[in-house]
Amino acid sequence: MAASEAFLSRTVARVLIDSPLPQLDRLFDYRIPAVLAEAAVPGVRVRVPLRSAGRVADGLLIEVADTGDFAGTLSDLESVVSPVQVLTPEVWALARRVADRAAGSASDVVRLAVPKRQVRVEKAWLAEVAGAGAEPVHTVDVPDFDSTRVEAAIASGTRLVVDAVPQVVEVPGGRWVGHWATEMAAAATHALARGGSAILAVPDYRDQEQLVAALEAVLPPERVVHLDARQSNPDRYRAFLACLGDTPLAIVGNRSVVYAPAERLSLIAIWDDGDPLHVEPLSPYVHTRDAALVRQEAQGCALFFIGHSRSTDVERLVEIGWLEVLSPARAYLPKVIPTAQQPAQDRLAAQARIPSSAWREARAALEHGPVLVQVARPGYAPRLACASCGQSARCRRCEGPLGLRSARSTPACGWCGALATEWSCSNCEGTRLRLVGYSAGRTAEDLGRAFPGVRIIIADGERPILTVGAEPALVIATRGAEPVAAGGYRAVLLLDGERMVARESLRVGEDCLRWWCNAVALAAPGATSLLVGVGGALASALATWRRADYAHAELEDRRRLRFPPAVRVATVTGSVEAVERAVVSIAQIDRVDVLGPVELAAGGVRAIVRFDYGEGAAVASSLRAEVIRTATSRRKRAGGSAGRAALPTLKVRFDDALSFDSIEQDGTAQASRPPRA
DNA sequence: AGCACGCCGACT
DNA sequence: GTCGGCGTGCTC
Repeated sequence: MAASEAFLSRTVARVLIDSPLPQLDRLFDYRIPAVLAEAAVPGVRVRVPLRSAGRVADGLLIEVADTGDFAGTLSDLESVVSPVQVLTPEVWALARRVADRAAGSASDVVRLAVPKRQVRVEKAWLAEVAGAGAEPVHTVDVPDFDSTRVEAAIASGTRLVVDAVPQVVEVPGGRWVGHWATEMAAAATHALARGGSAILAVPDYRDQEQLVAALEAVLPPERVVHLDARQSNPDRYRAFLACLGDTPLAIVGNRSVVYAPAERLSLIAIWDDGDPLHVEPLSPYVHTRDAALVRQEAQGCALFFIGHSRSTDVERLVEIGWLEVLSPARAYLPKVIPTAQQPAQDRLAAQARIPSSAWREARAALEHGPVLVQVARPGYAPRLACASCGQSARCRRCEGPLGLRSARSTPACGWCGALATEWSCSNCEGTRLRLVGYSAGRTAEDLGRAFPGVRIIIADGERPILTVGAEPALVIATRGAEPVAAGGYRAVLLLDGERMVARESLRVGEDCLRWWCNAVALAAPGATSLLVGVGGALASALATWRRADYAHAELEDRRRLRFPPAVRVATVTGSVEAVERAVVSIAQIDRVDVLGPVELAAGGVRAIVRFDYGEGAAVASSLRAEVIRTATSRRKRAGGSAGRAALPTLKVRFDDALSFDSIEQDGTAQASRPPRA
C-alpha cells in the first residue's frame, strides 16, 4: 500500500531527448502512466512524444520526481524500451559537466558513453545468472614503479603524472611490451584488489595491444574488458554491459573509454596524453584528458597520466599543484646523441642521408640485433618541388601540396587528390619535378643500398607491425608506428628530425620530443639513440632526458604569448553576424580577447576567443546561449539567386589544439605564403 | 528536424 | 470576406 502511494506521487519522468539540436539539450518532463510506474526508473532508455515535432523520440530517463518545473500539461511517457539502466548517475553528471564545459550538448556526450542497443546481446546479458563469483585479484608490482606510492594514491584518489621507465619488457606469454604498459597493468591490479574498477585509456590500437598483453599477464581474463570504437556493435555493447555488473574490472580502450560506467571507479590512467588521437573527433570534441579531469574531480578516484614525455597541458597542471609527480624509483638516462647533418664519407650512406657517426653506430649495432630507423611520415615522397627553381609543387585546382604515393605513380594532390598530369611551375614555368623529403619506402630503398645484405622491415600506417624479433634487421618506421623489438633495439636512428621540427604548428616542439622519447624508450638498455640534424633546446632536452624542463620552458613561452594551454581558447565559426553577436556576448567577461574574425575559404568567418581558465564557465555558457539563439531564430538568406545551402549558423569549438595552426592552412593565407628557402 | 501558427497578397 | 504563401518559433 505504501509502495503504491509512492508510485502515485512519483509520476514525473525527467527525460534527456536523444537529439543533437542544442535547443533540446535540457530535460523534458513527462507523466508516467500507471502501467509504466515500475519500469520507469532512472537510467533506462525510453521513448517519448515530441508533439511539436510530430514524432516519437528516443531518450534516457534521468530522474523520477514528484513534480516537474513545467507549467503546462505533461504528455505521457510513450514506453520504456528496456529495463537496463544504461546511464548511471555518475556518467550522466559527467556528460552534463563535460558538455557544459565545451558548450556542447549532453546527448552528444551520452552518445559516446552509451553504445547503441543490441537486443540479442542485452537479452543474453539479462538472462545470465548474476554473481558467478569473481576470482580474487592479486596485486602485482613492477621494478622501479613505486608500488607503495601507487597504492596510496589509489586509496586516496590522488592525481599523478607518472614518468614511465623508458624500456621494453617481456611479459609472460613471450610478448615484449613497453614498460609503461606493465606500470598501467600493475596500477590496475591495485585498484581491482581493493574492490574498485580501473579505466585505462590509450590513444591507438598498437598501444592497446601492448596494454592488453600486460593486463592478461596479471589479471584473470574475465576482469579485463575492451571498450573501443573498432569493435563491432554487439561486442561493444557486450563489453559495455559487463561494466554495468558489480564486478570491478580493468576497462581498456581509446578516448571514449573515459565515459565507461565503471563500478566503484578507483583509477583512471591515461597513456601518452599528448597524442592527438586522444582528441575526440565528434562534437563537442572533448579531449580524454579533460574528461578524465572532470570525472576525477566528481568521483574522487585516482588519476594517472603516464608518459615518456610531458605535454604542456600536464606541465601546467603540475605547476598549479593539481598533479603530483611520480618518477621511476631509480634514475634512467637513455643514451642519446644529437648529430649534425654532415654527410657520411661513404657514398651510399650519404645518399641515405646518414651522417658518418650514425652510420657507424648502426653498422655496429646490426651485428647484435635490430636497429630502429624513425622517419617522418608515410607516402613515397611527401613533397614534390620544381626541379629548376625549388618552389614546392602545388595542385593547380586547389593549391594543395603534390606528392607521390609510390615510385611509379603520377603526382597527386594531398588535399583534393587530383592527379597532376601536366604540371608546370607557377614560378618559373619549369615542368620537371624533384623529390623533397623522404619517407619509409624511399628510406628503405636507400638504406638497403647502404647496408647490403641486411634484412629490412618497414612499419608504417599501411604496413602495421607490432613486434619484431631480436635478430639483426633494419626496422624503418614512421613516427608513432614503431614496432616493439624483443629485448629492445640495439640502436635507434631518429632520421627526419629536421623535417619534423619544420612543421608549422604551435605544438611542434612538444610533439617532436614526444615522438623521439617514445622511440628512444624502445632501445635496449645501454643502446645509443642518435638524433640527426637537430640541435638547440629540443635536442638537448632529449639528450639530457630533462623533458619536464622543456615543457616548463615551452609553457613559459605560451604564457608570454597567451597561447594554450596557458589560456583556454574557443573557435567560433559561422556567418558574419552570428560570430559578431557571439563575440559581443562575451566581451564583458574579464580578460577575454578575440583574434579575428577572419574570412574562411569555405565561406563564413571565424574568430578565436582566448580566456583564462577561471572564466571558462562564463565563456562557455554565453557562447552556448548564442548557439541556441542562432539555431532557433533562423536568419533570412540574402541574395537568393545563389542556390547554396544554408551555412551551419554558429559553431563553437573549445580547446582545439589546432586553432593556431589552421589559420595558416586556410586557403588564401596558405597559398600566398612564400615557400621555405 | 519537422510541423503549426500567423500575418500579408490574389481570389470568389 | 477567405485561401494559402512561407517566415518564425517550439518541442514537456
